[in-house]
Amino acid sequence: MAKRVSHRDSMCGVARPLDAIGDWWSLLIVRDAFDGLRRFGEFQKSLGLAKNILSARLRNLLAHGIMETVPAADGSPYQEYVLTEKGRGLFPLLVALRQWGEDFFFEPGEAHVLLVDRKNGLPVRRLELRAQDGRVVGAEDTMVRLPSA
Amino acid sequence: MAKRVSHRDSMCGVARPLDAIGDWWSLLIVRDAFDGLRRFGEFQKSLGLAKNILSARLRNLLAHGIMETVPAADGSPYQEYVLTEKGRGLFPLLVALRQWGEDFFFEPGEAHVLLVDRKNGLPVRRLELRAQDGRVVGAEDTMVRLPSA
DNA sequence: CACCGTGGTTTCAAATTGAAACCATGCGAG
DNA sequence: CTCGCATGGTTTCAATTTGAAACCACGGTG
Repeated sequence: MAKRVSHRDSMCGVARPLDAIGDWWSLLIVRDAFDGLRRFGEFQKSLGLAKNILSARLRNLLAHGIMETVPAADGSPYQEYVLTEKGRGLFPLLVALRQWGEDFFFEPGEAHVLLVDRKNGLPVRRLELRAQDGRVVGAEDTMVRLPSA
Repeated sequence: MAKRVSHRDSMCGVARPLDAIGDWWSLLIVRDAFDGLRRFGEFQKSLGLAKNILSARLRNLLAHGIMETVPAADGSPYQEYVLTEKGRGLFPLLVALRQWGEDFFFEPGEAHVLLVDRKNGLPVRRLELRAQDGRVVGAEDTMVRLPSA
């Protein structure tokens, strides 16, 4: 699972997280976890994937500290899978993915779920990247740089 | 490539884009494209992946309208691969991924590249999701809802 | 005790991946 | 013209991964 290494020795800041998530199934599991799913069976029913695959993905998410098992919530003798701090850190990424999907994968007028503010039910704003001075910046306004100083 | 369908008939707003990107290699290609790479050989050298795989991924990105080929920039008789509008729409996602990586995949003090403002070289801010009223909201402050009205 | 729900692991065929060899095309030099 | 070579792929084939289905374990419950 951890093989893809850019030809330059250490993996860059984008490749390293990608390697940790593993594959798209993992991200869908994380999304379901944000939606409150916790049990093996819940994930399996929601995603409709084979149990062995789900098992492997959960193992990988545990190994990378993205999820963790907690002993039980109700009395049942099973464990539950919940997001760690690191896992919850994926929220902006999921939002970015969802907003990209809204922009380019639905016909105008086609119904799709919205991410809304719990407080008042209004849709959230779009993610915007801002510079230190508050300007909204796009890809063409930025570059990557070594830490330098 | 387009097989993963959540057991409910139509793919949700997260799964559909995931399916389009295909796999992590595709996202790394897109990142390199943001960095200005355009030629088959440039991508191959940068990513160090097999040529057949790169070929397949580029085909997939073209098929999904994330990249397109343009006849040539310099005089060379080859084509170049550039991001479409849809492809450029992935910028926030890449930023989210990079920031997550910065947060959880580097030892404090470990050197890593920074995304900086071209204008003044200062690092960009963190992505923040805001509600209509401007409050910064996290996962626990939001929910998904059908379009309803 | 038999039986069921939950949460997995094992088995095995099919699909995908990836390294390496091969092919095609358009130059530029001799 | 022809040779060599750089670029941009495709083909081939072994190895890995995927995924469906069968199986297993274990704790209640009747």
